[in-house]
Parts: sequence; C-alpha cells; structure tokens
Amino acid sequence: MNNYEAMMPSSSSSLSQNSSHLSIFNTMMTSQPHHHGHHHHNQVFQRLDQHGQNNGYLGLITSIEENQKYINGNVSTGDGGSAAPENEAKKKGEKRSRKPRFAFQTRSQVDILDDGYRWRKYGQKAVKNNRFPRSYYRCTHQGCNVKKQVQRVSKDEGVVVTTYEGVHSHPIQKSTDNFDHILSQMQIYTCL
DNA sequence: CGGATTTGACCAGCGC
DNA sequence: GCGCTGGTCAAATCCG
Repeated sequence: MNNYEAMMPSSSSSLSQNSSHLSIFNTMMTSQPHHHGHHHHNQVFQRLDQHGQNNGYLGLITSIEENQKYINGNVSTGDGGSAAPENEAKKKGEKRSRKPRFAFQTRSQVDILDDGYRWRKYGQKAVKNNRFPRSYYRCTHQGCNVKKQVQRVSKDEGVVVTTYEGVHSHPIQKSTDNFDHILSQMQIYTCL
C-alpha cells in the first residue's frame, strides 16, 4: 500500500488551479484537563466550507488538550519486548504535556498528505464507529517529536482528517508544491 | 543492506 | 475492580 508517489503533484495542481486558500482558522482552544472522553471524538469538527465549494479544505480546528499519557518517557513499560531504551528528563508522575493539536479536514483521495516533512508510520488502529483505520505518523527527526495522525471520515470517504501534534523545530527539507506553503502558514497561526 | 512499513501485543486513563 | 478504547512500541517483513 505504499507507493504514494503521485499524491501531491496531481492533487496540488488541481488545488492550485482553484486557488484554494484557508478561509479562517477557528482557534478554539479548549483546554480539557482530564477529559479523555471515552467517546470517539473529543474534538469538534467545524466546517468552514458552508458554500459547498469543492476546494480542498473543509475546515480547521485547533484544540489544546492535556494528553493522558505522554509516553515519551514511559518506556520501561516493557510491552512485549522490554528493551527499555534510556529516556531521561521525563517524570511519569508529572503529566506536564499539553500538546496542541491541529486538526483539519481535507478532501483528498489519499490519506497521506505530504507537507514536506518526513514521516514514519508507527501505528495503525481501527477506530470504532469508523470503517477506516487511523494511521499514526511521527516526524523522523531527532528531537522532533511531532506526531500526526490521519483518519478518514466513515461518512465521507473523500474527507480526510489530519491531526498534527506538536511543532516542528527544524526546516522543511523538501519543498513540496503549494501544500507545504499552506501548512507553514497554518503553523504560524497556531504557533501564536 | 538500510530504512520504512506492517502487524500484534501491551499499557494507561476513563467509564461503568 | 474490570473492561473498553485509544495510543504506542517493537519485532518481523518488505522494498529500494
């Protein structure tokens, strides 16, 4: 299922033609201390595209959520293999990681949106209420713990929800088409 | 051969 | 306290 070589170029061309742009960012910062809703969706997806345009972007939502487990340092779990690489500067008792998550919906045939960064897939889980699985990616950069997950809406196969977690601290190595441009702007907005 | 991906197992938080 | 769900790791596998 790899071989996603022709996802950006083709789609970007059409997007550029339509001059798709981000309308507005709904910066709804909902800090939820311990709300790990056992529901399927903690975040609310807002549709900015109410005019029914077939542009690329349907909406964008940002939410600051205090995660439940910042497994960065929780390695000695030993799940299955133990190994337990060394992790330091991480106190388990201190859940001090509220990573802002930026989720936005995109209309795309492919789940993987190339934003110019290198992502390594580290997991895939099937989401209940959704026939499509959710993929977990992580930025392959030393020290860059940016994560991202891609999920598809069961109702609309064409709608893909990409959720970014964290902020990149290194330049983009690959200059994709206009997509990375848009993404960069998005980060700027959210980084405020 | 190296790196990315796959897939199952495992863990932690929350609900009941 | 048990069970569920989401999230992550890690060994194996695949591909260039």
